[in-house]
Amino acid sequence: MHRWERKGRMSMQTLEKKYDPKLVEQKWYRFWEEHGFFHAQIEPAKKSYCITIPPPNVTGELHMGHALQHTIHDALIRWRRMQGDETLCLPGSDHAGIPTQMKVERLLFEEEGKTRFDVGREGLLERVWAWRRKYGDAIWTQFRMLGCSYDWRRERFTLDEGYQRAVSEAFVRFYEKGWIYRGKRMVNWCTHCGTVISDLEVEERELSGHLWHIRYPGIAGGPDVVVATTRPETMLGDTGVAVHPTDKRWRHAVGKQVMLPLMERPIPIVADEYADPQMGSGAVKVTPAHDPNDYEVGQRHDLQEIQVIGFDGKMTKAAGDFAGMDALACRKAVVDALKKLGLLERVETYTHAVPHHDKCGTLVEPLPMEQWFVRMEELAARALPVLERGEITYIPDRFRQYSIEWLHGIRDWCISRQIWWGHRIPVWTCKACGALIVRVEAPTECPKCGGKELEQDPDVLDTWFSSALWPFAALGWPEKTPELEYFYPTDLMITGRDILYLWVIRMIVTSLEFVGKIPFRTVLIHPTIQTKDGQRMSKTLGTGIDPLELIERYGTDATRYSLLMQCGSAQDIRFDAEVVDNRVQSAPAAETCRNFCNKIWNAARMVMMYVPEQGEKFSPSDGGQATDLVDRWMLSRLKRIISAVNEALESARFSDATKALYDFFWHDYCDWYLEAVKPRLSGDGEGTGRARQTMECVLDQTMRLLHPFMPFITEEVWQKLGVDKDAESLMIAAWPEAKERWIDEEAEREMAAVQGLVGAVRIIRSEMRVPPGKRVHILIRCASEKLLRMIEKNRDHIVHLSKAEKLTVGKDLEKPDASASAVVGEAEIFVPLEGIIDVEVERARLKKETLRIRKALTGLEKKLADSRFLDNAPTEVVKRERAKRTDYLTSLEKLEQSMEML
RNA sequence: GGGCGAUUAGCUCAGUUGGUUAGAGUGCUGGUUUCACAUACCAGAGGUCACUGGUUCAAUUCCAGUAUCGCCCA
Repeated sequence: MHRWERKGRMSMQTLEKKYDPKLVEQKWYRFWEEHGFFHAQIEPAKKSYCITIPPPNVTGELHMGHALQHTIHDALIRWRRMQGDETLCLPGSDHAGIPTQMKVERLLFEEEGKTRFDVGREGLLERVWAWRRKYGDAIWTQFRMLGCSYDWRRERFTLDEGYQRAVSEAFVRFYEKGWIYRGKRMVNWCTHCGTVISDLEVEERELSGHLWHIRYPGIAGGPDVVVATTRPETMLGDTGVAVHPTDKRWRHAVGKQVMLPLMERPIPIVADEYADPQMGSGAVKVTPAHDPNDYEVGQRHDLQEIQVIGFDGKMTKAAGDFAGMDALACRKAVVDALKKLGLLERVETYTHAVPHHDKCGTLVEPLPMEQWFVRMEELAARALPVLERGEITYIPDRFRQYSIEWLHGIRDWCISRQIWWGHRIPVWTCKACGALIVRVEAPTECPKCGGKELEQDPDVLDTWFSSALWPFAALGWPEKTPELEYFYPTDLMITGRDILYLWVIRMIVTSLEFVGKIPFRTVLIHPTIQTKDGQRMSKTLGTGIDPLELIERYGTDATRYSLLMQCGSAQDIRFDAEVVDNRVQSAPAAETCRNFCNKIWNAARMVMMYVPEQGEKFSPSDGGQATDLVDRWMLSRLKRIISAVNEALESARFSDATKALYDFFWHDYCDWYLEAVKPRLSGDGEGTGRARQTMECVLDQTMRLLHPFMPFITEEVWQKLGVDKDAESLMIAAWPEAKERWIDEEAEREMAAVQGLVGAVRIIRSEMRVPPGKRVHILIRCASEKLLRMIEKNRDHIVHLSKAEKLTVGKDLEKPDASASAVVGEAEIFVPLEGIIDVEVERARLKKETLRIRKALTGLEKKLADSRFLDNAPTEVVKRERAKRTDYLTSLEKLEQSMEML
């Protein structure tokens, strides 16, 4: 009977005044994991939702890009899970061949003074595995701190036994189709890493250098030729000079020879369209062994390839006197030598793009070599229509366009690497007969001659070759696993734009080939995080932020929320924080969200103070029965926020979702609703019960809505609230439903009017320096019966929210002496302030308001006097403008009256 | 050289089919220790919507060009 008599379940002592994330985060993460909430089952009756996360590499540490990317992953997966989908978010890592081997080799040298050749292949691999066992899991601990609800029981690694088999299988199938071949091509060689790399791992850097113009003397009466180069050392390997076939200046020179200086080698002048008549003399030196374009020219004219720079970056024997020199030192030597001979015509400063290895920053040397390649023509042809038809949704769509363009210009993919850490190429050569054997399982004898001496190709595959299989190989391919059956195609791939070509397209291509399906339905390209000034976030520059530092300082929830709040439609996020030497000095963005957490915490404290644990619970579907304006309004707002969050998440607009929730909770719920409801909370009447129930219901629903973004505080509050014991955890509780009938436009209109009136009184109080504790008399004069009834009905709310002692309402009220006034729509507000009012301040206030309206009115009148506006604008617009004019005029009239009466 | 993104308050950003007195957070100013919260509450100041043209009755919004910053491709 007296169900509200009991005080709330919480006394102020039991819930701390400030929210401390450290006390709850680890606790709940352990709880979730121990209860197996992250683990996906295969339940064909339910809709599946699957993400295979982009595998971070094993050398990785959490950076801001990861923090954003995985906050997004987790938010979406938690949202879908609460919606009732069977969700699988599968974590894993890739072996990152080159960087990992580099790291371990460096350690080996530092600790033992040895190179990889000293310890041998087996020795090195042992050390890499040991290193991985020691450090490889660091990033997972960090992901757990971030709150990621990933299915750790299904974690994969690209060098797992099963995954290795998938990679070999893919290689063999491609090979058998004739799409993998070994051939000599111009490739990118990294002299530091000692391996070839693919085009995509080459980063062009603009460097200022020089352009040297060199004279090659003619032979047998032929003309001298002046060529220009940015790399004079390569001239030692020149085997020709090219001119454009239509270039009149050189027409008679074609077929003649020049003498290559320093090497004293006669080389031919050939006609080739590659030469640009506009550039310099129109003649260009040809070094087939050291430049991709020259290589093509050389092929066309059957020019010799002379490699003068070796795989170690030093000049080869073919460089004659310069052999053994470092390439850069050689450049200087060659220039000096040419100068002495008087063959250096001139030198210009010149800015040009120079290829570097993106992993180690070393200059990349283009060299013709035997390597393994994947033929891309057929694969691209298959993927193109899929992209063009939009079978995979890209967010934003422009990345689909880029992918299409890239596929149109695609070149064969060099997949062999001269390192040891990775998937060894499954190709064996028979020593007896020389046959090539390409097998998933290591063969024991040659199928052709029965020879037992087989030698496996020493190279390993590009890491991206194995990563390209990720979505399906991680689910068990080539086995026909239930996981593959149930979860494939996956739903979403979230990644940064840096690996769009490197990885995303390759996954599509391989999936279409091996599974016959697209790998994922949607690709989401998230923004890149930059510093506050739009610079690259980089540890070496000292501009990096360690996300763990943010988590330590502000809590995981605040860190996640601040990332999402800044995650809008632009392609970059300038993360709002001051950073010096990689240390965060201040991070207003995260601080705002920490304050938000505290706000949530305190709102929850208030609710729990007033709402007993056992009591009649309010189902959100009861909303239709609410009678009090603020209850009706609150439920209507709740319905709108649910829809807004759903819509925003459907289209991956994270800042919209988080900002809307922030405003809703802070302003609608805390500032207005909880304030308005305070007077009703004590007592045991119907109104009290309704208020308590509504307050609790909205808190519960909001915790659900916020949970994908801030999992920890919402779980803590929700558990303490204990409203829905159907679920053991908020993370598997039901996602709020937005019932149409909760929308109550009348309540929203009325509430807006109440807020307007209260706001006007607050302005008066503030400007007139009325002490905040002082109650005032408020008079409202208005001609509209309807408005009068509305005010009368909500008298208590207005009195409470504007701190009035008395509210007088009427049609023909007289403005009291010494009162401040304001105009709000149809209503006039008077606040008698005998002894407080400063007439000059009040006059200035009214004057300012008058001027503001006059200004707006002037523009409006001009518009309404213009026949072109009246003729062309839609009638609704004209009507609206006319109505505005009337409003302005009445407001002005009222304001002027008030001023006169002062 | 080609393509793309950005340019709105001191700072970080919203602004959804052209019509608002251009918004939020943070910072700044004034007031408040009121029984959820000073990590709070109430109020205030602050903008030639990068620039130049064009389309339109009307442009922050559409079009073209310019400038600056960033990204991608060659």
